[in-house]
Amino acid sequence: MKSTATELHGIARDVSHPRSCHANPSVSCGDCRLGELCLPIALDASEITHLDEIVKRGRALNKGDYLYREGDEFTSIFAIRAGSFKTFKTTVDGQEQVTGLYLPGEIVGMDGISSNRHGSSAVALETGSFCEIPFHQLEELSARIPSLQGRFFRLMGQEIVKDQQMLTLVSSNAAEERVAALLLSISSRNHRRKLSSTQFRLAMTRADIGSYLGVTLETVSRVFSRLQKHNIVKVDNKEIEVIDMPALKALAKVNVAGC
Amino acid sequence: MKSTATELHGIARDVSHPRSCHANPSVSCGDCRLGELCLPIALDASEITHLDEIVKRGRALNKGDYLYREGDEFTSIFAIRAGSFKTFKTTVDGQEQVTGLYLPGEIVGMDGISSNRHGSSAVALETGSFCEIPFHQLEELSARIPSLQGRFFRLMGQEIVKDQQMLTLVSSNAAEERVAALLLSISSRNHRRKLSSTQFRLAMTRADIGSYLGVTLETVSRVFSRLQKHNIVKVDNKEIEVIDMPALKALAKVNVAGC
DNA sequence: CGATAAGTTGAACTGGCTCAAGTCATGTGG
DNA sequence: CCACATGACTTGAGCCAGTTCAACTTATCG
Repeated sequence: MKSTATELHGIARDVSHPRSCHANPSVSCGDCRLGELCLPIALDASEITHLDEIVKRGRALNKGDYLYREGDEFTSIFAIRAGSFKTFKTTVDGQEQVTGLYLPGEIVGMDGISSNRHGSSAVALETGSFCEIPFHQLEELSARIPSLQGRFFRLMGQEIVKDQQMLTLVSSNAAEERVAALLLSISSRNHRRKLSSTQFRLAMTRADIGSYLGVTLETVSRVFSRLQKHNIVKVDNKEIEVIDMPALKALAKVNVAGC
Repeated sequence: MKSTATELHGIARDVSHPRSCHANPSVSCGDCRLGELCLPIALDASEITHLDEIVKRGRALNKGDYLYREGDEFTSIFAIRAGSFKTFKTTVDGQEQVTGLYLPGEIVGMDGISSNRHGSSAVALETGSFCEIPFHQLEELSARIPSLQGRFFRLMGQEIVKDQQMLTLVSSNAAEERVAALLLSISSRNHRRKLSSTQFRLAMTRADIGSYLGVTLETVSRVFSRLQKHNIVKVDNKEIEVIDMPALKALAKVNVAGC
């Protein structure tokens, strides 16, 4: 099995069908343990082989490295394999406006599909890796594999739902609720990928979080302090630990269920 | 030509190839004058015929009629033929949160694709009509007609871009900028469908606008009054007339280009 | 025509912003 | 490997855009 050769710190959870670490650049879609979150869901083995043939496994990225920049020609979408990424636009007055946070197994870059240009930039928030999927080839393959077409329609639909939830959050809730909802969102997304839903590292800066949530960085900081004082979360710089999940959910009000 | 029989107030702009009024329920996709905005773009005549076969032309709707309700099973997407529609979610505390405004030629209901349930409700803001496109059949047809698949990918991508623009607007701009951006958005969308870009009726109530933009209805009202006082727009209840387009664009700051 | 919903305007209040002054973390060069 | 510089974060104080509450006018529709 080729994937074991360059394996760094993979966890072979099942010897009969080893699934390698998401940081391993040579792992194929069929063996990637993010498969059940990523594009391959609902595909059978032979279909995954076809998908595998068009996926380009990208090199490792460092904090600050770009996946693409606003205005770049759109050619591919990207599946996050490891690390986290933010997307942002630069406003007319030169400010960064954060538009998304992407975790392993999620797909970035769909904002370029309609216009053939990326509408935002995507940058690594920490060391990470990704798979590049040339969109044109994905379209061709989708036309031949109905379940892949369906999967991609659903993936785009999910992005729409996620954006609308974010819009609802930002246009109707107070600062505390927004922060609580963000933490819950990350918590449930981590849960889906079998990571801790109560302890995680939020790689965004306070300024990023503020921009994303439509508040200032000072307000983010104050909210974190307040949540900590009330024993709802423990905040140590970027390390977050949720202490009182029910209280956090009550604060957020919204249902941040799946996504 | 069947479409002339029940024509109500259609404008036959070209006798050799009459394109009927969008309010006419019996018009086929090939003859609909919204064709160049709607799903059929990029399809040839025979492909449009196939599309036509799955499209169900809905009855006329009155103000307040629902296209679908939040939580309903998702089976179709809807193309707006005439009138305008809003989408909204009901929050835990029973408030309506407006998530979208849809004009003729635009597609509503894509938020149900990922989960098979509509994530919001869609309601007519005035008398209108629509085409219903069963999603399952659209998927099947898309797998057979690559250009339709491509068109639908792009349409969904557009919805993603639109939602992200809205998010950016609401999370970073002042009340005045948000209202200005909304007016510009409607203006440019009207322009695309060959309607006046300076005079139009905004069918939403002040409360709807406020909810959509994340401000109170009083603030919306005050902003309208202020814009009127500065001779940027003329506001007569729901009738809006843009007097000073450059000033409005300067106020909005953002580029609301196509959408 | 009268009832009810929609819209306007005013006045007081407040959550989050701005500005400011500091502490703490991170990483680079000597 | 430490020192120091730079960026990230925290906390405080005052201020203001937008909210809330309220009273009123104007539309809409059975």
